[in-house]
Amino acid sequence: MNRTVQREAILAELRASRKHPTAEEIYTVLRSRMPQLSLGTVYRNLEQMSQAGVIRKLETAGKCKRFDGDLSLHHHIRCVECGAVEDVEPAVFNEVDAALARLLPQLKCIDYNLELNGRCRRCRSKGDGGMQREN
Amino acid sequence: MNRTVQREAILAELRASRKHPTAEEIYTVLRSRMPQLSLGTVYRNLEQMSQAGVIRKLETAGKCKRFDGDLSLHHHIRCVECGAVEDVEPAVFNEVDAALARLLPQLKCIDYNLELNGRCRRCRSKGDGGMQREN
DNA sequence: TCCCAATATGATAATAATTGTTAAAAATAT
DNA sequence: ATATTTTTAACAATTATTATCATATTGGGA
Repeated sequence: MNRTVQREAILAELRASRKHPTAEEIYTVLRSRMPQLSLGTVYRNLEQMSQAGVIRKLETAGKCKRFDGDLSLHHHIRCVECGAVEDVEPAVFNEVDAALARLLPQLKCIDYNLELNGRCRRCRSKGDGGMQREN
Repeated sequence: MNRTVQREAILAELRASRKHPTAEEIYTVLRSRMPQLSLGTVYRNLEQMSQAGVIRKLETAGKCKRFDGDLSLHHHIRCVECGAVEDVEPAVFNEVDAALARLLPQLKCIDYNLELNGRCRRCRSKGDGGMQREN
């Protein structure tokens, strides 16, 4: 994998963002600076870098794939309404992670991926509360 | 079967409800936050998911079919090498699921999704034994 | 430094999957 | 039977992603 300005820019942008951007989002941001950048290049590089383990591809629902430049163990919560993906405070999952850590070798697994579905603060506050159940 | 927002929303709604809702009922609830959702999409996805064994179609009397999302809540392992997906004995996850169940309300979540990554028996036996991840 | 093979890019076409809409069909009720 | 409700089918439009390919860029050796 050679060093190219496009690849470096894509990686930098991904790391600078906290919002787990899609290829399209990265493309849009970079384009203002690199007008001749091609969307295909963004897709190609995100794929390559996630193959190489430099970044992480999130297995999130929704039409678009999302990427994460933070490789440390942490989990995500995805808003079922607006599709935004946020990190969850890792400490919350201490218990879960411990249990899973015990399971991994037994199941011959390398790693795992946990995604929670809910409604983000923004959508909850502005919304009608349609998802909450009372019964 | 890709993960689409509609499909996930339908599944989440089904799981959040304890009343074995009909397609129409799910449609009505979801519509408040997804106004452009189509009833055909709800039918289509309920059918697909029950075919895939993700949910269950109930054989009850009455004019409308009812669906149950309480099925298993099982997790699976995906082989990073060949892409095959296997189910894992649900009991294995008792501890993990219990911990997550406690977390869900606290995090205002409705559902979660756990995917383990490893190499399946076949790939392990024929492979080099190395544990590279290839995503 | 210049040259060259390997690799990457940009532009565009091709692919694949799903959706919303609408109409048809099946099932149920009147 | 007819009318009404529930379900499926057909289909065009949309869209994210991948593939193609001619050109350009990269890194390494002479």
